[in-house]
Amino acid sequence: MKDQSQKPPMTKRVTLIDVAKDAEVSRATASLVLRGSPLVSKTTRERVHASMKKLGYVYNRAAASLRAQKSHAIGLAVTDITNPFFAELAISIEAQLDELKYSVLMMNTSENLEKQDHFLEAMHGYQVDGMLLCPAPGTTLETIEQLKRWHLPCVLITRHVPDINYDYVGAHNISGTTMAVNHLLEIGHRRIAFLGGPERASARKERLTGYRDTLAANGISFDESLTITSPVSRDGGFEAVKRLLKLPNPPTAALCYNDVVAFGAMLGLQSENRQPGKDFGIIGFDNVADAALVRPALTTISITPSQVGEEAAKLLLERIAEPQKPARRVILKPELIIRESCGAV
Amino acid sequence: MKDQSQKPPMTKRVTLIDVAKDAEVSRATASLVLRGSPLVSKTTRERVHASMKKLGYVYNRAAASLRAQKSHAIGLAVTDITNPFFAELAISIEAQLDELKYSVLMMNTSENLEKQDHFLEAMHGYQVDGMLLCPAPGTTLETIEQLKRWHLPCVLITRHVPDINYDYVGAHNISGTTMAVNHLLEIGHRRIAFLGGPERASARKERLTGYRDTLAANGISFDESLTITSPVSRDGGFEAVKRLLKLPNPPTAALCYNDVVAFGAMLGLQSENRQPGKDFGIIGFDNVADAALVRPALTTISITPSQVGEEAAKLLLERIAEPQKPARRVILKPELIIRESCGAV
DNA sequence: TTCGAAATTTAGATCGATCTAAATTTCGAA
DNA sequence: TTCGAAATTTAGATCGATCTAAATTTCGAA
Repeated sequence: MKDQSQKPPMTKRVTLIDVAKDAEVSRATASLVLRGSPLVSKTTRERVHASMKKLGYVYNRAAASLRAQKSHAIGLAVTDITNPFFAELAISIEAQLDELKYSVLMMNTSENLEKQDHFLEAMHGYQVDGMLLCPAPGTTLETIEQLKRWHLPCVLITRHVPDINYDYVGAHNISGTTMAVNHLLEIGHRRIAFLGGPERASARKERLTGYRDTLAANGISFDESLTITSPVSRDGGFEAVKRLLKLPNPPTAALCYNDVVAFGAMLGLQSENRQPGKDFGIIGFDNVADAALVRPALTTISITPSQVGEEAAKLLLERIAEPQKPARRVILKPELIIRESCGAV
Repeated sequence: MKDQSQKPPMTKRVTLIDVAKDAEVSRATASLVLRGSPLVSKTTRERVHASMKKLGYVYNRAAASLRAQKSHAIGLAVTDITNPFFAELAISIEAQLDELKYSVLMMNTSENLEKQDHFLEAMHGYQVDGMLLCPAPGTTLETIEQLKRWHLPCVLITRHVPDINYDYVGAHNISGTTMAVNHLLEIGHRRIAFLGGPERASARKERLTGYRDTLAANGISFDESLTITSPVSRDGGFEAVKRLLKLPNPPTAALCYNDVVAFGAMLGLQSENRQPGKDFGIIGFDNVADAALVRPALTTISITPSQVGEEAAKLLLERIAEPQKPARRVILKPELIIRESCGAV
């Protein structure tokens, strides 16, 4: 049993100079080996690698970042890591970038603009090579201008910022909610609510547009009282659906901002002795892993998080490679996954 | 509408030298202001702050880390960010350390030793001031010795590493499962399974010990077939409970490795037309937010993630401040939260 | 006014890598 | 053997902050 309190011998950090000395080459050559340069000969490379291993050398990223003005690190800011959509997205992004030897520095902004600004500044301070950002509601042009001034490549994910042409990866939200509403109409619903989400998020606005337009296209007039906002959480959905049920003329189905809100809404219905899929139709958005597992299984609009992650990582790497390329928007086609929560089986 | 492709004016990064010049002080003084040193006079401080703001100065952490040999950053490695327990833990740790102006660099190891080693090395390379690590199963003394050689302070969370006296924050797992088994015995169960989790994780071993010992203390002989491992996921719990039901003499209740596995187990029961809380008792471990929301609500052993996070952050800061202090283990007392999934209401 | 202590500011070295531009070595063709 | 091009290696400057040790300024007491 070893004790942490034992004073370890105060060894100095092993630097590239030590490695170079041991391998009898210059510091410059050792550095080239480190970076896998094809310039050095095979024998030299092997000698240096042997010395690195022998001395227990560890790369000092701070020093390298300082000199090279880049870090081989990518910042990732999501709004809520407890939402499985973002957790799955984060894992996929990490897996992508890991293979290319990028480190991913992840942060949770809790939909908070101040935390987001603070994080962006920290990331710039760490010299990250790029950012993947799901902007908190209220993020403005000014934030984006700041990133440009810093020459910090950035790709927006799942939400964008108004009035700007900027790299973005997200779902085609309008067509998603269009499919959802059409499905609800087909199985006979006429009073359909739009439930939850933060008012200012671009994704919500788009989803709402699809909802309103499809209702209109089917001759159903828009009822303001059927559109309510909520925190993006189960609790949020839980409370929101209860408010809907208290209306004088309550809806018979709800299109939810996303799956997490939909899960909460189903629990809210059950707590009022209503059965989702029988007495009330619920559709989610995202298709997180739990959507298939929950009972009744959730009918939802699928936007595969890993696909969003893949496209976002790809686009960011392109942007890093060519900062002057015109901005690109990658819009992924969503899919309607019919399960049990609408009663359409 | 601005276009990202417009070439921005190639401005050079603003450094402390620029700030110092503008404020008509030395670089050293500007640096002291940056760090909020009480040495500088109020008027100087204000002048420097004004210049920083005017020029849009951003701190270069790479440079600072290099010189100061520390980074004011903390690494956090969890095994699975899609597990709400870890997501909640991560948020609480971030909140704690954010207030003290530490940046948290988070990573997901996916229970993978190689990824974990790679992350630890990267964190050392970033000069993080400390690590919070939930070790992947199979982590050995060697990894810990490495951290010591690097003089990298570290606190283990929720799982520890065998044969070592090292900083650790976790729950008293044995008393947790003891309470759980006692509860199941009280409401009449005699055949109780232990369901799921990775075989080598220390937390699982301890939970299993509490389970076996309590059965023994109550004169119930241990049945090997009632203890099964599984991936730590809903799917894992789903499949595992189905295996249990297929036994010639199946159990009437299961103590699950954690809440996520328990959620899966409940879904598995439902898919076999068994009602958790009526036909079969289920107890979880963790008390994540969903435990109260799911139907039937999950009876579980509560270890509040935010409390674990708080203690872990506190202990790590102590360790950073006094590297030679003897190792400390913080063991949090769990609590039995009785809800519906055991049928005891 | 003078002087010593306290308060404030600073010059120059330094952290550990990479970059640039040039030097040295190797090698094949004549 | 000689020579020029290609391959390989290197010296020295540099990134942008903080550290050390010392210099300068301020200020109150005698």
